[in-house]
Amino acid sequence: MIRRIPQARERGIPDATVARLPLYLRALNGLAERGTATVSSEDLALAAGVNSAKLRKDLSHLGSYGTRGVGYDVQYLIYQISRELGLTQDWAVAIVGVGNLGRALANYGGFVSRGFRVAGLLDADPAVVGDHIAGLTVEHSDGLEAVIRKRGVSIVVIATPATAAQQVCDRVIAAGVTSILNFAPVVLTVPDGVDVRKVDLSIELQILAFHEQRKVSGGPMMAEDWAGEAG
Amino acid sequence: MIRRIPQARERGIPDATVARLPLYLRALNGLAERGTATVSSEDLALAAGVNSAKLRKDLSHLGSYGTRGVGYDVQYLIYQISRELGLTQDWAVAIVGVGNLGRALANYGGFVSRGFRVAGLLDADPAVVGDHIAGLTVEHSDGLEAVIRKRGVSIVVIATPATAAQQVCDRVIAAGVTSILNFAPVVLTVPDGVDVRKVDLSIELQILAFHEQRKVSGGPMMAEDWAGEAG
DNA sequence: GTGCCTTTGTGAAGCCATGCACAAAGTCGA
DNA sequence: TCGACTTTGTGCATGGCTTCACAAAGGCAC
Repeated sequence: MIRRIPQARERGIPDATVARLPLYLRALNGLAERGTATVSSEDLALAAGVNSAKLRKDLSHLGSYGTRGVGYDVQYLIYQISRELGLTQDWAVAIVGVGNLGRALANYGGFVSRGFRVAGLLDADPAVVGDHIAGLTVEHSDGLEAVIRKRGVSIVVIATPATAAQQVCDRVIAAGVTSILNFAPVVLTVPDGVDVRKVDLSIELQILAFHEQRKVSGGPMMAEDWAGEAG
Repeated sequence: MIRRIPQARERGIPDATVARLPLYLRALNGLAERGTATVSSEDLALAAGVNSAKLRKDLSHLGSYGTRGVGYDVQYLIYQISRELGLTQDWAVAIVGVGNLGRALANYGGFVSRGFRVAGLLDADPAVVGDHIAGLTVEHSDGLEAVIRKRGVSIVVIATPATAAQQVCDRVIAAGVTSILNFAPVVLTVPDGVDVRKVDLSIELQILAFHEQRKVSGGPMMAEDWAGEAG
């Protein structure tokens, strides 16, 4: 019901590969800034923090953009990955929910530099409406549908409280949006064809806590102390 | 070099399962708030947005906590998952970098409610030091090591600009921290035994853009237009 | 031109995760 | 106490992802 993305494999690019392309892109941009003209899969893999064989296989899904014996042309590869990810076009993004997180996102430079343009900031709280953030004026979320339609918004970021998220989600889908990035800690229910990705800050922290617990407590003597407690 | 977490499988809990446990926990808390006493794997899976067979297999890695013919006791399962994730203890977290994102994280309720306590806010910018956020006073990052040691910080959140992240990372590791949550858009290099998880807001957006592009542009006539361009 | 050297692109193998389908196990009503 | 019903826990098969290892391919020196 969520995360049904069979489109990714239509031309044979695995989801796992797509998820890493932004990583490569970032590493390549870093190399380009330092004036590097070409890079080997080994070096690029190191910069991106992945295995070099995996990198080569990932890139091979896009085409044969490398030169044997030399490596990859940095600028050319940047262009190819950008185009594959659809970053050569301009995406209008609306952010719904202008709390702390929404503000952080509106000011986040990583969006603008990657072809994303914040085209609207919306909130249901009258106390927030009218605020000026990152060059935009916060509008009331009553006008959500109008903003989406008039400004060609195709991606919506939900940064509302959990209770409001599903309602906002339903409205933006009704307005024609099919790509949603959800920061609210709820499972959104969406129809087929709508793509939802979620970021939950506390989940990552909980995963860290799991591993941290394993480290400090050694390992044994932990699986047994539940016995006889309630079961 | 990054993400080497073999500990997860030491007692046989797959990483994929660990990553979903917080999801189940959240769904269970929702059920508990509504007064539900027991829940079947089918219903819980629905609430968590996963397949019910997967849910059962995941839970089976923790033990046999269900009752056949009935389901799972909500409160008991909450306790077991919490304990498995290490959330029954109190984790002191320090947030380094108090920009927009750092502020958002400091105010994020999802941390406190899950056994995480923000024990320190640090920033290198004198203009920010002294600010009061979420009941804490921002301290200068010169005192990073002291804060970590004195307050028993075991998890550090890096929300600094990309350029400062690796330096902060090195310092907290030197101070004994082995769990890091990184929001800066860089690949952190860490020694073995240190666990880094990263959240990159723009990566998720780029993945969305990829799928969105596929939807609108149809599909054909996109793989060929690079030919003869530079290769 | 020729041969060596570097690096890509990919076949193949192994591993992990997913999901089906069902036996085992426990509840509940009579 | 018994039988029918519900739901868990899991063996198994399938598919995708990762990694190794190497042949193919191209540059570069001479």
